[in-house]
Amino acid sequence: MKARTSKPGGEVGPPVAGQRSVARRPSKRLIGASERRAAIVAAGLDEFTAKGFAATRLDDVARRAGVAKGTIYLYFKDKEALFEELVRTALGPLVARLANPPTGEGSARDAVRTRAELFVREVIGTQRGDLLRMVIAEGGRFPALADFYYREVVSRGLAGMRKLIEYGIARGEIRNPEIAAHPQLMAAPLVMAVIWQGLFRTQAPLDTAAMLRVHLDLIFTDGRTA
Amino acid sequence: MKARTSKPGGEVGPPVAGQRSVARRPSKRLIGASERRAAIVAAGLDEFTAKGFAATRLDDVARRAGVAKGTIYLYFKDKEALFEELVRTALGPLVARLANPPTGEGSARDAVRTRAELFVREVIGTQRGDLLRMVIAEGGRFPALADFYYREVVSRGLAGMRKLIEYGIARGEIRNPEIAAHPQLMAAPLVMAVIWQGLFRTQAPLDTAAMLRVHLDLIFTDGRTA
Amino acid sequence: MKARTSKPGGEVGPPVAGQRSVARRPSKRLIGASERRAAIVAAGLDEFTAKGFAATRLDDVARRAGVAKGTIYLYFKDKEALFEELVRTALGPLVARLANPPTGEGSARDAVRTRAELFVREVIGTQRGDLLRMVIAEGGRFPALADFYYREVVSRGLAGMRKLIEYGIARGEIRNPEIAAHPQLMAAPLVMAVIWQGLFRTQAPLDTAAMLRVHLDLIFTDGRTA
Amino acid sequence: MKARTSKPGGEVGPPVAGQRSVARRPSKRLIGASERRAAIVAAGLDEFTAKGFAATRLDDVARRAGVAKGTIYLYFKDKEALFEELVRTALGPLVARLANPPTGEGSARDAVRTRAELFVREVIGTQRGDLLRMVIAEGGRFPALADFYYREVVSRGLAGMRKLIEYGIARGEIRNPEIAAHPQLMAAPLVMAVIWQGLFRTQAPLDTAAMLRVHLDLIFTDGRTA
DNA sequence: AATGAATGAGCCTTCATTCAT
DNA sequence: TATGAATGAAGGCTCATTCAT
Repeated sequence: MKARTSKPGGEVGPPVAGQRSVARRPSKRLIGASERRAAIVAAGLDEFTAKGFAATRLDDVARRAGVAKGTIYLYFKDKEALFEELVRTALGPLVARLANPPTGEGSARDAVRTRAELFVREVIGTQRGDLLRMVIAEGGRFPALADFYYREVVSRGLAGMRKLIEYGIARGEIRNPEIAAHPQLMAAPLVMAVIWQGLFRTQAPLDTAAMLRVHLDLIFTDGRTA
Repeated sequence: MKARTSKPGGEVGPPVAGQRSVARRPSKRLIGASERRAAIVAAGLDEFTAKGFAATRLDDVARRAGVAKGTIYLYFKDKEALFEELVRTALGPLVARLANPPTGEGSARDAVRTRAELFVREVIGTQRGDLLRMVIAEGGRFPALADFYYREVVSRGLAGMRKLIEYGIARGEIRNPEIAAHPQLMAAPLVMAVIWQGLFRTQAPLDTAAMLRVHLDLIFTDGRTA
Repeated sequence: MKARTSKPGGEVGPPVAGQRSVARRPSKRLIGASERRAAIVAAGLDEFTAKGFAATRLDDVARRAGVAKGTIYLYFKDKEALFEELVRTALGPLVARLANPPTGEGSARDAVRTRAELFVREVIGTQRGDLLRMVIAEGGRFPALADFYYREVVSRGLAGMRKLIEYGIARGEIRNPEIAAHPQLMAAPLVMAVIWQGLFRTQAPLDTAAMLRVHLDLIFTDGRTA
Repeated sequence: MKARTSKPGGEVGPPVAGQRSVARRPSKRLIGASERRAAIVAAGLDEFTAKGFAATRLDDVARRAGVAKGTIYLYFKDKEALFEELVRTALGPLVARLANPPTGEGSARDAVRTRAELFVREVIGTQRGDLLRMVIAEGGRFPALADFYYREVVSRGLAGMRKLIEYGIARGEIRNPEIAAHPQLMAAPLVMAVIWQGLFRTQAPLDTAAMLRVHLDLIFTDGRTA
């Protein structure tokens, strides 16, 4: 068992590649402070998801971001602050979209399916998925992070889900109304898929779409629209 | 975000009590090599689940196991080997029980329910749950571990689950036979529960039992037996 | 042993007040280069005496002086140059007063006593005392500073002292004329007092005035005038 | 002003030179734990007195002691603990000798002179003198150190001095009994000499012996014995 | 002249691993 | 087999100094 260290991927954030040319001052003031900050966050996302929190060296983050090590500390108090920011940045906007109020027209099933597909597209198998897996594991040791994550991501996501379920119940689409008390059941296959693809993609790739269709069939009375 | 470091719990593994007594040589040759090895694994389980892979110090593992630091290297090649062994030891036997062939008498729902309850009892909220969360996160970085985990734990667990589903289909208990192609759907709420209790227990404890009942109601036609 | 970092005092140097106001540009061109330089020196005095040479951060000096960090380098080659200048500025003028030629009228004892009292007032327990202690310790590692200090401060101070002693011998006030060869003996209790108050003020405050009276009594034949 | 960094001297502690030979395991267990500890303290004394507290690198201490950097941490909690220990070790035994009860026979002047000569021989111009100068300067920033130093060194030394003075008064040797209230006056020229030789040795060496003779003449009525 | 963002060398401390005993 | 002292590489963070603006 030898630890794998890097990974080609990197869907989130600007490429930032090309830094580290021989000329000592390649860009410097060509980019503003916020771009620089974004480059650090993007590099951090790459490194943290590839190596985990403890094994990530800020040296590598700096190199990947094309800045000096000390520069990181101009923008973030320490390694943990960078990690937190990164979770916020990478997952926050997505959750906002997932927690969108139900559109009001169309079926609840379609609304759920649309959101699930967004999740599949934007999270499963991407760095965001890796990050989510990181939070799952490290969260227990960083109560502040778990707190933040619950407040900003989970509770909002679940609230949105519950709204959708109630909407579906009102429309008579939901087979068993008791699920309204357990919106986690609606999300569970998505979490399962994130984990599966992160760990067992190579051993046994998961047909996420098919699985989700069956999942929706279990919950909704009529899948004609899917 | 300050890292939390220890945790009182510890349901899994042999007691290992008595270590750390004042007398420096508490037992020595009173215990054989395999007991010694077991003590190290048990201590490793405590430490790894409490602090994570990187933050665990072999010094602490040794102290907790009541052996010298160097002794660990007599039994394990390195830190990673100990971690692998520990996953094997802590989760292997459990999987064997979960993957038991269906008993042949009684309903499939009961069989699933029984196994789920075993999982809830033995994993969720215990060190095994913490370990499972660790594997979820670190697995991506330890391909050998992910491999092993897939072979020894996941594929066997899923095979058992599939058997149960087919048994249920044969008995006409299953609402939607398509679930046979996605046994992950059966397990997803359990995974979700492990994660939830590990991370958000304090913010919003989950009524696992209630959730599982609804879950079974979604899948099985008749819950009268539950 | 935890390092103490700041200290309220600050008798020496221009006020430098008003800096650190909320408005980012408090004065700028309202003050000339020499005022700016003086502000830096004054801030340096505060910081160096409070934290020592190595522990002083130029960042803090700059902030306290109300200038940008880079500005310091417009006036001083580096940290050491600032420290040297500061010693020159803070102790030079005082020495000039201490080394004043004997007034010609009045007793030698009174002249010594007057100068000692000046020293007590202006040095002991003040920032100048802290600075003197710094020089005592760091001097060995900064030969140029020790040189300067010897030339500008010590040799001149001792020469003045010797003059006073000879004046006293001529007037028959001195008990033992051999002290003329060792003017350091005259100053030794003052040095002792600076050190004592700097280190042991809290444990056992020193009655400097009483000690000095006895000291003079040992050297001068008649203390009636004191 | 360029900082001088090393210094050939080194009166205290075993030489410890010669370590770092090409062979990877030159001695190791040839020396015991306490010798190793002593070597670290001795190396620390060299380095701290040569460079000051902050500028001393534990890397250099380790190299000079012939051990690995990490080894220092087996014996001392951190840099400060090493420094404290070093002060204790280097100055403690000396103080014990200086604070010896007066012998009971012979003149007080002789007793003082003997102790002063011991101080001159063992402190002035040696590493112990450098260390003393360090304490003088850093003490203000390390209250715990100043505390320790006052308790272990200064108060004991002064108490011994006071005893001697009272012994001298009883024998009628002391010119001015008021000095009993200010034993610091007795020690002041010694402190002065330590500082002088540490800083101005090269500019103007001090004839310490001559100065001390005059000092004693000022205090004692009869110097015939000196 | 003045700024302050950026740099990167440097250092204390930790800890997995080794090995003489 | 067991020990635990010793090792030394590694990494987070600081801060004097530089330089584009």
